[in-house]
Amino acid sequence: VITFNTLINGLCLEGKIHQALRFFEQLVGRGGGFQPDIQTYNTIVNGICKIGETTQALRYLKIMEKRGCLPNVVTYNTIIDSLCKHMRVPEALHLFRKMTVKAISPDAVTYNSLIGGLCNSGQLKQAVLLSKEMVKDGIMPDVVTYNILVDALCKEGQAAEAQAVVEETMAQSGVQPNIVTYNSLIHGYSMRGQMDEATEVFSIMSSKGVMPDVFSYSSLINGYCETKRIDEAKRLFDEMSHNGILPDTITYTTLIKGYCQIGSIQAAKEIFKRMRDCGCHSNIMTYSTLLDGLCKHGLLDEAFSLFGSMLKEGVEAN
RNA sequence: GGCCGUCUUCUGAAUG
Repeated sequence: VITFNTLINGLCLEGKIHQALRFFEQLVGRGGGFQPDIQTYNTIVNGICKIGETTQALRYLKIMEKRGCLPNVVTYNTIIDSLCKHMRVPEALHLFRKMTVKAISPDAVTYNSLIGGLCNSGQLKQAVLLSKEMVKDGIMPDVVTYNILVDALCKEGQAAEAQAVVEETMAQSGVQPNIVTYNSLIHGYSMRGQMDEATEVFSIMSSKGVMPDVFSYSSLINGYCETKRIDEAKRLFDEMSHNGILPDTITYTTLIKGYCQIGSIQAAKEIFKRMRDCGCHSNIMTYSTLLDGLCKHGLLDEAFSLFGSMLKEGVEAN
């Protein structure tokens, strides 16, 4: 069973959900005689959710019951999270109540998904309320819970408040911030152009033994680009490689945009070239960033020629 | 008795 689960999950991870489903049906169908276990079903349900067919995933709850494999907390969590990610929070809350009725206790993952869903639909207040409910329910908020709330505050432009949550509330609860926590703060400050504060968080994390990663650097670089301090951005870009952290597609795209914004199209093109040389793939965002830069500076011929290479590379226009 | 292999939640980039 584990072998098959691993195979099915492998297909799902590669985005080959339909292939995974076919494989699954073959195994279960006549002749297959394979008895899927709860994890097999959960993997399938997750695959279905990831292609946006959450409604079909909901049907699987019934199918599983009929086949004598009762959905567990992971099954519910998977679907609840998918509903939340597709802005169907009311339905998620409904399913949340339903699982309790079926005597399946929600866990931290359940609450975290719902809290995240509320945050993403602009209901931060409700999200905080739910995190208090969670405590009443005997489940302590974990680092993910805090990360969701911290990130939501940051995205609302309240990075300082978010940092206070980290330094006060989290500290009091004995929950250690992790790299995601720090990265959210760095991003929060960077997006407001508060680069001193962002840099401060960057040093705090290092001093606590949480080493900055490609997310940390990309956010900082983005902040410096937005504030037109391209030299600082470039310095960090060089520094990260030195520290053994490879810039990825997003990092390159960020820097390309930075150069475009200050009118250094030539430099932007050089970074784009360097990116290829380093074997880093450009995607639609990279191309549209550079295309935008070229167009805004009247270099339409070059833009069209770049567009042509993009199609040739198999990157689809949107 | 312990450990290892399969499922769910959090962070970065483009145009308008």
